[in-house]
Amino acid sequence: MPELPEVETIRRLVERHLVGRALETVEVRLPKLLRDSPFPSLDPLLGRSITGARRRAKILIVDWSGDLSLLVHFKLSGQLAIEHAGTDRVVAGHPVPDPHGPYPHRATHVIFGFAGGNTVYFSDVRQFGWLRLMPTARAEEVVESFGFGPEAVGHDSIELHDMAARLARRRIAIKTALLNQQVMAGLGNIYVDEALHRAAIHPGRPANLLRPAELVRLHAAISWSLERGIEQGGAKIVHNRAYPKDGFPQVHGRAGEPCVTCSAPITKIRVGARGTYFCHRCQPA
DNA sequence: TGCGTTGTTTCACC
DNA sequence: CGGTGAAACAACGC
Repeated sequence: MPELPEVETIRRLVERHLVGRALETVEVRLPKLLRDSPFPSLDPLLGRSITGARRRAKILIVDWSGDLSLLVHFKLSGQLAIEHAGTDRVVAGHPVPDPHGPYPHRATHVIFGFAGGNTVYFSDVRQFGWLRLMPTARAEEVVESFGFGPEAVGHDSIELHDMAARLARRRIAIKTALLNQQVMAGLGNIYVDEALHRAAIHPGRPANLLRPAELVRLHAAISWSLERGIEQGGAKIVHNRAYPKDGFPQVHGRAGEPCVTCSAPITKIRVGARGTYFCHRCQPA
């Protein structure tokens, strides 16, 4: 579930709470999460400090002293919790395990202990996420090798004409095109639905057939939905239902609930084998 | 208990 | 080579 806004929220937490902290202990309870990691263990981080946290697409890049970088992908259900002195806790990413419940949880797979009393818990119910440790120079190459398109939001995000050009050569459903990280980077199933609803575009429309006015609306709607998500610290979807009951996300996870624009009930369909929510009145085929 | 779940990769094919 | 569409995969909850 973590898409760009959730990963960006985690990045900001790492930046705010952990930069300059030295790592004293690390426990990897589920080593398979390090699959494909150039360094097969996180022990090389012991004694080193976090120098910064970056993000590219949905990948978190944590930079450490000694020119090491830890790449983290949260996939469907990754979550990071940062606790200070066993009391104050900030949590971002997937809403399970319960941010207010006890840690470590049985889905907690990595525990970092920092000087100064910070404990960090990486949890992942589905275990689809991964961590990869490598020299920073190699991290740049690895991130590059993913071939991500421009960022979907932010100061250097994709420009309208670039987005239009990239969509013009795809005949697939606009939703499917926007989920492709090589077209643009950061959108996932939740924010795509939000952006298309905001732009009043049916998710199944062929990407190359959008009219200029629709492209303008879509470009603005993508930034809007991702910014709303970041503002809110991420989206909360539990058992296919959106929370809070009235709020953002406005369509994803709200089958049967009234459209915020026209009050017609939100419909759930499948587009490219993905659960897709939209308003049949605001987003005509 | 088999299906749904999502981000991503892989594959055959045009 | 690049776009397409389908299938596969990760593992768990319901």
